[in-house]
Amino acid sequence: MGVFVVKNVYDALQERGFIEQVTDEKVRDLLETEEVTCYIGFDPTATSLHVGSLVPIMALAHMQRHGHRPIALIGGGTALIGDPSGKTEMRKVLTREQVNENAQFLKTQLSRYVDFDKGKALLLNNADWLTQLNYIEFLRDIGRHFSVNRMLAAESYKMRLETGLNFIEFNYMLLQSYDFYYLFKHHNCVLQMGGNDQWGNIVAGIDLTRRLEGKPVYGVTFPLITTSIGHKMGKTEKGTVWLDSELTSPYDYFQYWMNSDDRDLERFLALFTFLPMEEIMKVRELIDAELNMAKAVLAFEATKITHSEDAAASAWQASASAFRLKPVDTVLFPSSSIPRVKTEHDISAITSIAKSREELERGLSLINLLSEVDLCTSRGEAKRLITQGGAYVNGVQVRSIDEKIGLSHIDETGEIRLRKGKKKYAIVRVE
RNA sequence: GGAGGGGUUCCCGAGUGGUCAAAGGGAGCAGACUGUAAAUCUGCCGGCGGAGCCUACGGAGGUUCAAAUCCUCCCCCCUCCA
Repeated sequence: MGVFVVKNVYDALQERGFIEQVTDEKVRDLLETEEVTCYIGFDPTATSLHVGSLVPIMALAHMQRHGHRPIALIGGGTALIGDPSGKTEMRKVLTREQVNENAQFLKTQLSRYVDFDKGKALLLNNADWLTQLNYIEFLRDIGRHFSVNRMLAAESYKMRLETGLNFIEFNYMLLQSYDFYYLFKHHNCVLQMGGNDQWGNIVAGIDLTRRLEGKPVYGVTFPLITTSIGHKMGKTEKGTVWLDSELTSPYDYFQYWMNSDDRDLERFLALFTFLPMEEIMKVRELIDAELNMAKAVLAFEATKITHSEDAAASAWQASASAFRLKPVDTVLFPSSSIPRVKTEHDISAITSIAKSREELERGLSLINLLSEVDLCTSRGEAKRLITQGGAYVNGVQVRSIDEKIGLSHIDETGEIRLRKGKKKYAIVRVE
């Protein structure tokens, strides 16, 4: 991780595709000449962040690597309101307890990407100041600076103006603006970043700070990343791809990136790894199956950052074994620490389930096993899968609904490999 | 507060007493083709010992042999009026 970097962060971020809009071009100079404190807010709406939050997280990491001081702001206070920006419906309101609990989880999670040691970065929770506000004072001091006319014209409210927006949500912008002002005042934070849907909120915060303090602060937004096919990032059949290894295993996380669309490869490598751009740009020259090597690098590096080098390595080994992947050529991505050799047969990172000898002796229904290992969500789905020819045991297609799995299925490695379709595996171990 | 419109399966969206587990589209899954990609074509797409049950059309009751469809009350959303 200790890569030596000299480039201006702004250029680095721009080159890697992080920048969508900037409020003022002066930001670049500022980042060139000063050590800047910047912030990004994260909503504690769940116990874990997911792939969709990776762009802002990586942006903070880049800022820190370039010598600036990032603030990760947990929206413990604002989460009690719900940001309507760019959304179609109101979000369910969380209780204070839930928000606090989630905030705790996010703290530890963010520490994986940003070093909060010795004030090199700050982790704050806006509940600390927002919940202390006095309504009347807030209206007099802060509310007066907001023009409802202008707010109504904001692009971020447009959708909600069609379907309905209630007052609590309409206030969100004021609170986020106040956050920026507060962070400027107390931590000299002069730059707020966020997804492009945050543009309106960021600009409002800049205005507020200027009115209140007469000082300029700035904003940068990131593009909202979708896959080439137009989907939001981080959704699979199993649901959300979480950053927490308890919720999404490192192997599944690896596979998520491994299955990226060809057209997303270069963009994703730039956004979600720290590999140098010179190496990343070389993927353009790759064709056909060669691209899978680059996908392995993307998957490996992304898994390494979110989980660990070890977790990434064993995910790679498992994937390489299961799919008979060739190791990544040494001339490709020399900066990547992806293993360049394949170990014999290591699929330990794949989801597995243990069964006793006795159970196997009696024979287990394949249908039950498939749903038990989460390859199928119900027995009905398992039946369908088998009927349609998508179920395999040790690589052999099984056509019978009544198939029983027993001791005879155990292979030389002492395991039984279940497979759904072409690329989803689960292992049954004997204990 | 008044008038009108609306809440349907993951999403959008038909359906206005039985033939509705609910049209159509999207998403998703599987098969073929491939490179663990995309595109395309085909099939599937509530649950359950699988045929017979169960759970589903905002919520609670009611009418009926039978309701997503009719009645009553309630909740929520939208539009216009105040």
